[in-house]
Amino acid sequence: MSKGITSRSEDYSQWYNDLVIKADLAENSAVRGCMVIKPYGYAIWERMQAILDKRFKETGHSNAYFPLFIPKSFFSKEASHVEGFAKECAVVTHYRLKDDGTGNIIVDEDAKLEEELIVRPTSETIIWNTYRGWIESYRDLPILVNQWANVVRWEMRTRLFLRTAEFLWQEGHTAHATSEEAIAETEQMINVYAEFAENTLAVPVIRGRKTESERFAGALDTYTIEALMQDGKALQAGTSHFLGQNFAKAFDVKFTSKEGKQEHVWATSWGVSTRLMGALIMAHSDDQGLVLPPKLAPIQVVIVPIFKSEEEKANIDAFVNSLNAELKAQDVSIKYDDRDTQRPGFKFAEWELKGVPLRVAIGARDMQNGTVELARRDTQTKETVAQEGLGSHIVALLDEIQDNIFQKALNFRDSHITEVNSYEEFKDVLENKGGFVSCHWDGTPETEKRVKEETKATTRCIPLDFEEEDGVCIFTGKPSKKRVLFAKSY
RNA sequence: CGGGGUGUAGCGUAGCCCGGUAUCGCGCCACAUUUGGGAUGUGGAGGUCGUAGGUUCGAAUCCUGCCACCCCGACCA
Repeated sequence: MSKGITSRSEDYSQWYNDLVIKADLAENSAVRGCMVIKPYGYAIWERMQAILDKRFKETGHSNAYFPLFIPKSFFSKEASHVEGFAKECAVVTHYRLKDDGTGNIIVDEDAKLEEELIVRPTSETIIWNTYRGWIESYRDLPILVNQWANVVRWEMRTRLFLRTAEFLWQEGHTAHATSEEAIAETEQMINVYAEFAENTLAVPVIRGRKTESERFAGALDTYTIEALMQDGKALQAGTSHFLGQNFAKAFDVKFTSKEGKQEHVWATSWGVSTRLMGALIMAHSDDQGLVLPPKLAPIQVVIVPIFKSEEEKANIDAFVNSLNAELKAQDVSIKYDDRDTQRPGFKFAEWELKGVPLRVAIGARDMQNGTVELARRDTQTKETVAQEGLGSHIVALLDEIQDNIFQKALNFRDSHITEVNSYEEFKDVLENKGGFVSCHWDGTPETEKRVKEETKATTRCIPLDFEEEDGVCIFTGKPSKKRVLFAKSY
């Protein structure tokens, strides 16, 4: 059994890998750096998809799908973009295999592609190439499209959920007539992400803007939500980019304005990925396994019967059926674990490992007393409550659990944002406490680079809610107008 | 891609230095007894040691290549 993060913070990754495997969420596949997401893990991703997708639709977006393969030449069109991705792409060069005569399957050299295809690391290029044909007039704008897809980035170093070679995500790509509108879209979507992270995942996040050196390749401005994991490292959980007219210019996407002028379109892109599952796991899990917030949990309530005879079982079944009906009517998802192949204690431990928020145990004794045993995953506490009114009690309790999980993570996060005014303090906090460090910085990439080399910490963001204040850069002593957050990150 | 480490049954491991076809635990199967926190007993099945070569009478063990994973670095959602 894994020991948990508090006792093994230095060995966090191993613990994390143990946990996700033991909680049956995912495993490494036979393909380098890729993962198999197992059914229970995928169910969690599906919940994320469903909730996010609903928000995208509510904010006026539609889903579409673009090709997996992107002609290599598309990458030559936006210089800074290719610079950011060229190093880590999978490239398709041939389209046929053949038998070499001895039973070995080899690549048929005669089937070489004239132009290589890139497996998308992100879809800006192929989408903007397509948008050129969709946009002629201001009447065609805005285009508000999202894509659910997989992408591939040939990372040198991979990590389950956090940085796999292939990952699942959604990428929104919008086109607008004005800069203002595009910026508003960028901000709207980072807020959608932040609300999702906090309200659904119960992971508190800091909304902010990336510094120039941390920006997305090809973006003019990158908004981010930054979460804090229990080991004191920060995790970028979602980004929303204002792309200006860079892609419109690169792919020649123009429209005729109301005034009859030809203008380049303004763009945004935004995305979250299966990395969110990593954030979820690392933000809430404890030594007993996963802790899922009720709003996200594929199974919110598990019911475990405890019985010796068939009569007792039938008795419990009848009660569970009525409880089931009551809870389903209130959109509570329930699992009645009446397997007779496992004992109750085993089931308790297993569902705890999987993070099910609430467990109801009912035995013959309960049936006599008109009670059940309720166990909360988040606090690990148990109480015996009356069967009467159980449905509404559970609904209320699920809300309470959701709040509690968030509050716990928020307290941890807030107690790990440390304001410092000297480089000595800065290093001390990073080394001994972890978390975010708020300090003045002269705004130059050179200083960021130096700090990273010396401390491994990078700027995570300039929080949107930070006020301007006069100060001096703690590294160079140059004047600064605003604080920024540094942290070690994944 | 550079440095370090690992790869033995579904999982976790011993054996490797000092070559002689593999240890233990969990899990799995059968039966019995059990069932309010990961049951117990008895019996049983399952591996040829990541992979391809080499050395040797003989390789899990020694040597080389390759692959994968983990850690550190560079890179990144």
